[in-house]
Amino acid sequence: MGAVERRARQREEVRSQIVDAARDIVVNEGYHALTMRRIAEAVEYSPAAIYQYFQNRDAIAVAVTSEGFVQLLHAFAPSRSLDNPRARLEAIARAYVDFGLTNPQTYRLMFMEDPEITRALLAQPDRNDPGTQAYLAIVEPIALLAQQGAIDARDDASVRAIADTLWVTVHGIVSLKLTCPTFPETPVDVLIASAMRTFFEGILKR
Amino acid sequence: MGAVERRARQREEVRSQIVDAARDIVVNEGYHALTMRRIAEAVEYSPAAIYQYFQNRDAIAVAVTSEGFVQLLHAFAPSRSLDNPRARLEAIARAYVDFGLTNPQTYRLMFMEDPEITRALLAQPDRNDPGTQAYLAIVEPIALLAQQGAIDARDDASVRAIADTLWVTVHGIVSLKLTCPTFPETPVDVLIASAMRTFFEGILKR
DNA sequence: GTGTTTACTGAACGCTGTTCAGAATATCGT
DNA sequence: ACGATATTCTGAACAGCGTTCAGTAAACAC
Repeated sequence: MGAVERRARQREEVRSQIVDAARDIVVNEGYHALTMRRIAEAVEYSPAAIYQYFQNRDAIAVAVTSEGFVQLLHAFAPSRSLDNPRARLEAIARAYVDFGLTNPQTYRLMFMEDPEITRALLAQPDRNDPGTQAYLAIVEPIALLAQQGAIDARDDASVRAIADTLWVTVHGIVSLKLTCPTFPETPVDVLIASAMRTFFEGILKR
Repeated sequence: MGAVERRARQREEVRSQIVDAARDIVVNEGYHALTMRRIAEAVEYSPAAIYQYFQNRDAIAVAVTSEGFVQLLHAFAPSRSLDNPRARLEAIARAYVDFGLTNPQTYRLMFMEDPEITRALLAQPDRNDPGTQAYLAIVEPIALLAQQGAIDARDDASVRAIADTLWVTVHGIVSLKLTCPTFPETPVDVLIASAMRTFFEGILKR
């Protein structure tokens, strides 16, 4: 038999063609340029045909964004292999900012464009999704530092509070630089250096 | 005579009616709900008539956003009167987060929605606009602390770098909480307390 | 009151997301 | 191989969007 299998495979193939086309449009022209007709043209279908593969445009945007979280986790990989937890944490933070600035449109989709899109990918209780994995990559070195007594964090909530503090900092750098690259006149490398220095001076016991 | 004056006054009156209607729509339903037809309906004009008062929809959005920066500066007022520069700085930072969280749609328009809108209001060399004034309100206490020798900042750029570091932190808190209120599980009051503590521990000499 | 400038409207254009009846295609049972 | 059935795709349409423009209504100047 296998005909039903092949159909399922072809379906998946078209689905990923659609997502690929959507990603190209978003990356090159921004989310506002992501229209069903543009996608349909790229994959050589009629606009209506797309609805056989995705419920609506939002679902396609979510699929593109989902890939973004995978990419982010991927961008963390080299940093995660560093032995020293402090160096590891700083490298991850810098990789985060780097990812956001080199993938502005994807980052906007992940964290700025539409709360519904972000919620669809981060609000799930599943702890195995790439977004949560990326978050845990930040938590891990902090938990280790706390365990080593290098920072003050009695319980799990305190560790997460520090992780979230770092997260909002790096997210703030990316987010602000993406919306107004010129106004905070401090160059991004100086800004991140200042933020890293302040953060570690702030949390490390001495 | 005075007829030309009265006409100018009436024009200004209609303009502010349009901006008021636009602000209501944005605040209550979000930027996506801000359509020319909705605005026209609110001010009881035909959609085309609006174009006699604003060049296009973006110009109206900019006007609404501009009011947002005035409101932000206003929200800083009580904090700015505090004598102690450290207390003043922290109060301003907390007022910033408070403003963002209590005016989510306005804040989105100011710093997240469309880079063009933000740029139109912040990228001007004029140092008297409310946005820059609000920024200078953050810079001032830091400059004073540097002058007092409480923090390390030799030159003006270093002072601004520290100001920008604080700014990205509070912006990060607001921005992240607005797009995903649930995921960083740390409650916002705990998060800002952690961020403030880390920031001041990080910059204050001891 | 007449002429002229200003304010406004209705209709239209080309977009948008989405729906749906019907046509085309592929699969299945015999 | 062929008719029946399930699936896939299209064209046309709907309502709404920002914006433009010819033409009407109103206010002004003289």
